[in-house]
Amino acid sequence: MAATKNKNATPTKRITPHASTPRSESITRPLGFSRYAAKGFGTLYLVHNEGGLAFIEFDLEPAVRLVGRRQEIECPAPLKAALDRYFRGEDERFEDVALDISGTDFQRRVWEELRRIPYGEVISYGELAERVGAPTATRAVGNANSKNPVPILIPCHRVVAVGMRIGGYTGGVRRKVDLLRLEGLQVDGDRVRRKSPGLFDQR
DNA sequence: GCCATGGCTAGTA
DNA sequence: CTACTAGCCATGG
Repeated sequence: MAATKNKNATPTKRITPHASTPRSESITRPLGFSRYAAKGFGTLYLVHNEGGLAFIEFDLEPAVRLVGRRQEIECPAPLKAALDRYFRGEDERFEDVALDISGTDFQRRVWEELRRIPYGEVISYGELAERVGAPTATRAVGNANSKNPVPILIPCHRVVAVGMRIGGYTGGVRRKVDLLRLEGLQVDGDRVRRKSPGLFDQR
């Protein structure tokens, strides 16, 4: 982009170029990072701030960018215990884990709503859009999901495309499938099946 | 049923 | 304004 050639006769002070997305949750000081060996899912990389957990990454590559020069620390015991319960297949909601995440208002609304989806259940992107009060924003909702800084704790894997198709996942669809199976759902091909309430599921 | 394509949509960098 | 999306719907083969 060539420099704009405004020979500034009037020193116009620009007020916030395009800062229409205030981050209301501020990131606090870095604490360090930790590794968590998740049974069946490899190593999770956790990034901790003073305010709480800031990021989770499945893969080393993206984690390296976030970890930077942080020192490795022990995963806080309560978080480790909660993850242990989750990967054991228990209904763990991570309600007592402090998060230090930031996002736009829209993203935070979406993430809040994600946490209300019960363990072992799925909803569609369309349904999620309705729940955040933006029924036609299905695609934007998927976009916000993709920016979820703490997968698993904020269960974006519980959102599927229309017709129970598996949809996307930043950590790879394979992991989304595995997470849903861990929670007791069945997945054949790219179709997810809700837990059948009775012996013979209708529908 | 499957797959591809195009229009539409809303949020973000 | 442009160019991206983890979407959805209708259409056509």
